[in-house]
Amino acid sequence: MPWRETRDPYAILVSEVMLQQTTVAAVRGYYDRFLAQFPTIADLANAKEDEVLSAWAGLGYYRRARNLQAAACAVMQRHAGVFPADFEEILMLPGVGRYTAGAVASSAFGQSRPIVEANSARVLARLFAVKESLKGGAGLKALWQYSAELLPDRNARDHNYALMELGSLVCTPKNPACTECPVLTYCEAHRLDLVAQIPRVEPKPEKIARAFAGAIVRHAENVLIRRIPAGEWHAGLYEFPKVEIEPWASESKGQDDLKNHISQVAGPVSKLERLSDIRFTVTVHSVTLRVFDMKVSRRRSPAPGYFWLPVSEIEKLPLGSPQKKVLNLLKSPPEWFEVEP
DNA sequence: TACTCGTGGCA
DNA sequence: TTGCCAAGAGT
Repeated sequence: MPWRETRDPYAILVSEVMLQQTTVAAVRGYYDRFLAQFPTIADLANAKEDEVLSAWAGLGYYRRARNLQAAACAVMQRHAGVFPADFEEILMLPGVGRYTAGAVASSAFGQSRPIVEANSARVLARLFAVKESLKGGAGLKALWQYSAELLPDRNARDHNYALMELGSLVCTPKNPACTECPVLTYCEAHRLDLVAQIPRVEPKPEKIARAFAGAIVRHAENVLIRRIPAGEWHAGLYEFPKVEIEPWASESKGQDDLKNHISQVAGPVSKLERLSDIRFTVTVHSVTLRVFDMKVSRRRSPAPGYFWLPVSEIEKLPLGSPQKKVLNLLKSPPEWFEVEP
């Protein structure tokens, strides 16, 4: 992993933020590119937000990207551009919590600071037979306690990496390789035959079905786009216009709602093609996006928040994963249906 | 404390 | 197809 080959606290911070709730495989494709585009903390601090979001597009949890840039700005302002080595100062940076601060302090600066994240949490919970939920409260508090107690006075970097590696490769969520575990003889969960019950899994909230109808709206060589405002999903990114419809709405109802919306926002719809459905999830929502291809006959200046953009420039915008899929639909040539005025 | 915020791979 | 899961933090 490239982020283990450096001691640059900035590069390590970038990797740690990218890895929050994200798999190593997903981060691999972003880390090198991000650092090539923003090699130093000053480069990131001085970049435009859209550039940062574009570099992040597809990784998810986009607040991380904005917080990371805010952290870079904080280092420039509060620490004159020099990454702070003090744990408390690292912890004060935007988007940096207890785990990330500990990871940067131990792996960049070699300080003895404990970490608790998904892998080490599972290892510690089994090692000490923590039966409570690990999501918060007494269970989580115990994990931090154990992590601190196990921490050596030196080589904390290697120790913390090893803890994570053990959880990642041996002490896995399902079917852990206990026979290959180097600390099997210390494992309370194994001794009590509770490995399968620890860590405790909480019931997940039920998924909520939601549906949208969205359109690629064309006029000449331009396409209608909007920047997603704060408070909505994928805030800060860009998207094709859409309306929310009832998940059980009929095909024609959703189409009419969307057509009305487009005609208000951009101009009268003259031609239309039904493309396909894109399904994705946002936290507890499972979403269906019905995609249409539309043409407007007259082009008004669009409603606030919307703008026309040449088709060729869409890929430069920061797009979330669903919108990238919509963009893929655009590549097949349309088969238009005339629309009644 | 509980909820929000994305995505892709895999069983 | 569906659910689970991942190097969490902010509110």
